[in-house]
Amino acid sequence: MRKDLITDTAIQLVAEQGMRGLTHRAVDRRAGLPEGSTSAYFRTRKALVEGFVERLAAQERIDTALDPADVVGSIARTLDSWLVERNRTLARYAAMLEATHHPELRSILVHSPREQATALAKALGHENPERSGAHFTAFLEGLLFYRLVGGGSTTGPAPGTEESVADLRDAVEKALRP
Amino acid sequence: MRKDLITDTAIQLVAEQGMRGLTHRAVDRRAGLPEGSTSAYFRTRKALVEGFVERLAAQERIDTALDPADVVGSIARTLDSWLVERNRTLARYAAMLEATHHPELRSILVHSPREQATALAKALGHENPERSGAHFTAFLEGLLFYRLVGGGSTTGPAPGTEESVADLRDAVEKALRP
DNA sequence: TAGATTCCTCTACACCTGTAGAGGAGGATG
DNA sequence: CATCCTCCTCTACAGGTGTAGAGGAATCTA
Repeated sequence: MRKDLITDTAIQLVAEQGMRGLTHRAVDRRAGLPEGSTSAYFRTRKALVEGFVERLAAQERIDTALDPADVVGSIARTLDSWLVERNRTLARYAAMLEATHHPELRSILVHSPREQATALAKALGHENPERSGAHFTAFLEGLLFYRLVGGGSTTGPAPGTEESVADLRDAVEKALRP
Repeated sequence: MRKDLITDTAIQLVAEQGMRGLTHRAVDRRAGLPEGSTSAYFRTRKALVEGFVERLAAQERIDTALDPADVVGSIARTLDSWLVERNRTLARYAAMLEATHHPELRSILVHSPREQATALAKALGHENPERSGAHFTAFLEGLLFYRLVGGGSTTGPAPGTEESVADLRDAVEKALRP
């Protein structure tokens, strides 16, 4: 479907050049479409941004399974897969920053496994599951950000390797201790 | 100094409208300067971006003291102050994302208290201070991001309040446990 | 005081961007 | 077959943007 090609290309562009690189014509060129195509599907830039954010959310909704037998391991692997899907995750950060001044985007981006985290904290016997869940979520968010764009992007183990998963597993395990 | 006025205004603009809002003329207008001023000081856009990132780094270099009698507390207070300085911190995130595709910026943005964190982990008797330090840094980064632009921006306690500092203190304390 | 230097303002211009609408190709429907 | 509708391409245009240079005002130097 042409619309998906356009939004996928938009995600790519945003990841590589930031929001500033996202223009109707840039998408056309990058996707090899005739000039005007993107503008026909998304008449305004706002629509284009919302379109690409929606696509992002749809793509992420897929991987949310969690193996109860190895909670720590499956979280670590999920995180690592997000590091591997570098562009998608970078685009998501750009979108979140954008949501700061365009609140409509926030509703699309929810994605937050907050309740999951709270439930997890409760199951593990934390005394204040609400708070522990929030902190845990924050920690995951931070781990991701740190490894992808922060200091860890130059020093950490390469995403997709066993070493990377082990490092993440270690961190997650520690964060889940009551 | 005119240059500082320009870069400060640039920081403000980036925080409020994202990188896309940062143009020579927008800075002129916002700062009440005659058209062309910003362009005279920073001939290219690249120069303007580097200028504002440098200013950002200079402003942050100030607050790095750390009271050894109350490590947790001073970290928590520092974090909270970054939440209060919302615009500056938002601009920093925008800059970090930008550094992803403009490596020159990374060297300006170092700021990383990584060594500090490692030393701290060592002092607290963590078995692998390198790794613990990195995780701790990641955790702080995440706490900040989560509270400022992530899920916690809508649900967390208001920055600048005692409640906010207490929440952060709790999180930091937990993160520092061996 | 005369000249040099620095700092600033103004203006120009090629190019990019957002947005809109006219119209064509081709399939579906009657 | 004629008609309609959908999907697509092309073109237009009013701004905005990056970048450069000419020239003036103010300050410094001798």
